[in-house]
Amino acid sequence: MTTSRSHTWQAIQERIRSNIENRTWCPGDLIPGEAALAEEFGCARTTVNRALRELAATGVIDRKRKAGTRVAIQKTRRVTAEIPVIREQVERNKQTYKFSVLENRMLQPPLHVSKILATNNKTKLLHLRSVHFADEIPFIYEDRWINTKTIKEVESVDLSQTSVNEWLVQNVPFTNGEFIVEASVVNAKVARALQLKPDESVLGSRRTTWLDDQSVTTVSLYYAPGYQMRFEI
Amino acid sequence: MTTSRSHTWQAIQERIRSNIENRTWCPGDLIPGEAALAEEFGCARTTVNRALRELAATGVIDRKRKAGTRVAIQKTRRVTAEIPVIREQVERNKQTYKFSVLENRMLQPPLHVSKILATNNKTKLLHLRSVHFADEIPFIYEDRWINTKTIKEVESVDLSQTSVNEWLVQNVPFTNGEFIVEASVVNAKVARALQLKPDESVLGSRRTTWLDDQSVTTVSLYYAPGYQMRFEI
DNA sequence: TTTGACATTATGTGCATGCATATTGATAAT
DNA sequence: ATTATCAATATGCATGCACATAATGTCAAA
Repeated sequence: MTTSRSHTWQAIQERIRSNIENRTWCPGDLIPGEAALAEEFGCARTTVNRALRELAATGVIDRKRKAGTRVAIQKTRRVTAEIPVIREQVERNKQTYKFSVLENRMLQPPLHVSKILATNNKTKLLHLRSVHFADEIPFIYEDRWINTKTIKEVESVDLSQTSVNEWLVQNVPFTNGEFIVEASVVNAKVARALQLKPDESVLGSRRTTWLDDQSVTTVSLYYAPGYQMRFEI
Repeated sequence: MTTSRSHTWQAIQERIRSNIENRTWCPGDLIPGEAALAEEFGCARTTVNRALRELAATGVIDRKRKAGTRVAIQKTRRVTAEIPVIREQVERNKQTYKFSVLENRMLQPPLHVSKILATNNKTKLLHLRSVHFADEIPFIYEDRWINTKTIKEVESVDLSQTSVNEWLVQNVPFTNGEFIVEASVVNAKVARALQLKPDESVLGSRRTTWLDDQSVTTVSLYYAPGYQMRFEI
């Protein structure tokens, strides 16, 4: 029984999308109004609205009240990726995961860190450095600062047992953040931990997260050579 | 007139979201059903549904028919970024943009390229290499292969005038793609173009796009040292 | 104990309707 | 010619209702 009636909002969306993909409606074109489409497809305006709304959300079309709906002129492309918990990333690869903590203490942060986290630079923060291994091979070097003003509970967690990464992911909500990727020249500590030549450069990322207007944590990761970060378009 | 009645779907969504953020409902918890929430908030079930549906779409909650709605246990975090047209990226920075084409011809591709684009490796493809400048400083090196089987029109475009990048963005739709970021050791050609020492490593990306099951283009970009790629969380 | 049929239930969707709101373009006032 | 005003219009939203669909637990049969 191929139930799927032909006027579900998905079906309507598909018909609209194909009108765009086969260039019946070209980028920049004004497409018919909701009421007209509803009549053409033999469904309610609500249904057309749902289809169009979701297309607008994914950037296929642009909508403006009164002005109507236009096929989007795609200037930019949105890419997305899931940042996995490192342990799961390794285990999905059927490798054994291990991590070791190199440092775990309250420390007065360097100026650039207190600036990133918008804290007073005399306030001590929790500093954690650790190395993640895949099959005993150092894989990612992690350098993290946690704003203990925002996250008070973290001081009572045994971070030699649980990875902070995982503890934070499962326990600390955040509202927004940024993620920066660059090629980083590694310093001596990182080079030693990842068994690299000094001054070699690797893929590095810095992720900073916020809970409303309070900073939560900033973490720099340095990935061993060969690491690829993958996004979907 | 602050019209905004308190039972728009956005308002409902906000109330639900804050119940999650302030830990009234914790990760993994089952939250009340749509009907119950509708009664609690004094609105229609449809409105609650809309609010919950959009929260589910952004990954804040997980929904399953009959099973109910749970606060998501965030295993992964989604990051997104807009990939801009290079020229606009430079001009937004109030720098002057220039690009020069180093190569532009039909060529039999190396094996790894024909593999990526899923073409016969004896089929010639359009190969383009160019350098993008910001204020006369080389900024990005671009190495692109275009599947002329999929994109026939490209052969009639004057690519010394328009950047392929822009031409493709504005003229060729695609349905999906991947975007890979890594630290790349540059070869001699790239090093010379970006005025780097040979064997230096920089941020590199490879983007491959598809129109249904036909490959469109694959482009490798090498960014001059210091370049940061930024994502929102 | 296991299996399978079935009622139950929570979410998912379509529709008609009425109203809200933003924007435009025309018209009138300056 | 310029500006203010206003009606027309396309999208946006809230609601009540009915029915669809998926998953679950129950209960009976094997």
